[in-house]
Amino acid sequence: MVTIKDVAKAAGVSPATVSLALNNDKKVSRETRKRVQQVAKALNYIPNARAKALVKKATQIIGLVIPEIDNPFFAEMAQAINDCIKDSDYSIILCGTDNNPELESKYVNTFMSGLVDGAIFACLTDVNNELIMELARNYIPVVYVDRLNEDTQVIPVVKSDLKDGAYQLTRHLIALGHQKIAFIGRKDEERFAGYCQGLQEAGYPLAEDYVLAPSYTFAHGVAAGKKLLGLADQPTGIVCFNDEVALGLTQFLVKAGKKVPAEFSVCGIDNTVSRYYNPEITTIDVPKKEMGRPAAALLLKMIHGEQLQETEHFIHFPVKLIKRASTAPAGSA
Amino acid sequence: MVTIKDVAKAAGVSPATVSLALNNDKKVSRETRKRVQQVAKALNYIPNARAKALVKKATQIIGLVIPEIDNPFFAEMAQAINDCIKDSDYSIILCGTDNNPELESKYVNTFMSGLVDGAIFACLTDVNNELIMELARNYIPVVYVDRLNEDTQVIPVVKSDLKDGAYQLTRHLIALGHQKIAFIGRKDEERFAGYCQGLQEAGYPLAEDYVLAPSYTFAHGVAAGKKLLGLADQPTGIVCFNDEVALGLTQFLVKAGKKVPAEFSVCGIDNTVSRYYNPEITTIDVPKKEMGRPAAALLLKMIHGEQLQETEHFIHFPVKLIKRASTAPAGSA
DNA sequence: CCATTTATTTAAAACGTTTTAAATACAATA
DNA sequence: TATTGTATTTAAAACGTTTTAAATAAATGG
Repeated sequence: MVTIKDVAKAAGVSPATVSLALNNDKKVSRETRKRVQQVAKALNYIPNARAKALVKKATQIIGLVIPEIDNPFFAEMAQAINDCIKDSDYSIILCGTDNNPELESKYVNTFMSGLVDGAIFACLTDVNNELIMELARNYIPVVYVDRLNEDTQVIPVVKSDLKDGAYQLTRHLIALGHQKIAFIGRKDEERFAGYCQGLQEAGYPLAEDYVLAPSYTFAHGVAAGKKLLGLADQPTGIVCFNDEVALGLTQFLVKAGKKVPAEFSVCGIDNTVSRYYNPEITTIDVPKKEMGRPAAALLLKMIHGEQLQETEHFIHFPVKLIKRASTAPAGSA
Repeated sequence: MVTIKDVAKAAGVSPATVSLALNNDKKVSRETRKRVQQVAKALNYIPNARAKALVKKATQIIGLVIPEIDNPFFAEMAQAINDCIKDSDYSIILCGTDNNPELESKYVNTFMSGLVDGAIFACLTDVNNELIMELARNYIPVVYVDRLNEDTQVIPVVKSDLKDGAYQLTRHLIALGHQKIAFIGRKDEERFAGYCQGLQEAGYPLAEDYVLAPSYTFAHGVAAGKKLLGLADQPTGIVCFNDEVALGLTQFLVKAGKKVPAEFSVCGIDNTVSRYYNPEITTIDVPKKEMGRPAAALLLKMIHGEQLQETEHFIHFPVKLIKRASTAPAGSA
């Protein structure tokens, strides 16, 4: 391995001069700078990132923590963040937690050791919020994406209005004349709150039987479908946690001989794979790429020690209802 | 920031002892070990990863280079690799190249600086093969996934038989009576070779008009469909580069009033999103997770300096035809 | 031509660990 | 008691950079 000392010796200068020269510092004369650079290239010298990290107290790495890598929603967001980062000289450490809080906390601890210069946490539980708060307060800048946080001065938040999304879907189904509307998802999610609000405004009661969890995979959707068909009093409209669930559910219903949307109107959330199905599935578009960008930008800004604008501590994204073929007026069977 | 010296002072021992104690070295007495550990915990001491990396000449990070993060195929593979790695104390730096060889080479150079202890490169062009070979020879262990490499002694390869996949699909269509079969994909891909072999064995000619590129996104599939319908002599069977393309194509055809599979039989490759469509799309299953595991295992083995078995230098995975509803006998319209 | 400034170079410290080799303490043996 | 051996601790070097502060060289002004 060729080090800065080798270059120094070969160029007949001190290591300090080599360092300065390679960083194009004008303190070193034009000629020596050039010469050193040539020698370095000739020797195939590559500055050691580890040594640099130690002295600069920065690794040029940022951490990205997401629940599942193979989930179109997060994959798309990761891609967007990657796009923002790729022209800078930062790299991304990707941490998939599999929705496991312990694994998440393991990552947080790694981050505390100085492995990364900043981190983005996307929509997980809020189990480790305290720990992450400590990370943000004492170690490195942190940004949240679609994750709630009381103190946005310490951890800014980029957030889409998923509650409104579920609300819009519920209203949409109600407008179509559906009276019995189910929700597939957890109750501690804001999507559930939106669903409830929709029901409430229309004066519909919340039926326990109509709330099914857990729910974020295709398989969960299939399982929910099974339960649904087992009910004595079946719903005609269903709001799903996300597109994958909606797909699993729809495919199950269709295979079971049911008609979508004639007998069941199904909605997804997040606009990822919903357009892949036939009929295309009604959903809520969440601007993944548009959210990834400011998240990355904010984090870099913080890493560089710049002050955030007051408006940057909470960046809010509205969502949009996308009506497609999987929802139809009630009773069209 | 609390360093090892602070702990040493507080515990009344030397930094060396602290280091040994925290690494549970039996050279330091049971009592001091315990005491030091307590003091360290009390002071909230976290060993600095950057300093450690410098002296140990290892960062405990591995690089994973893939073309696109938001491509179900790679997302799934990344997830599998992540699963293998998560119990070790390694992290993954994810590099999405967007199929840009320059970006890829940028990552390779970063790797040469000692940022990672090893790297996995998944199916990209072979533009940078020389450079990566240098990386593998002089810097860190490297493993290829679905990427060809003449010297598997230096860079082991984990590979699925995609040529056979395309071949099987072509044979499948031929067996169904299709005589005019198109291919959507690039000619320099082995999938194309499989397609050609299939045609050839059946004595069918290769028609230039029937080969359409580029092709790896949903949009590409839509574009290909447009071109296809513009042909005077339209094919009845189509082999697509991957599932996303097949989906885009199918959806376009259906929207254009065509019947799938009655008028057009469509096949995907990689078994990702093909099952999401209705009709479910015939495809080739590629064992992504099964491939990710040995890739990760191999790399860790190499990083730890273990010798590979002769059979481990090239690990081959067969693929499987999955017949679904998007393919039917020719002339069933 | 000396005194000052300015430009250029460098020695040495620093970053925070691990590890080697030496020192010390302690116990056991003769 | 002296001797050898073993267990425990530590001083110091090492990892490969950057950076500070000092040294040197060159240039400017009087």
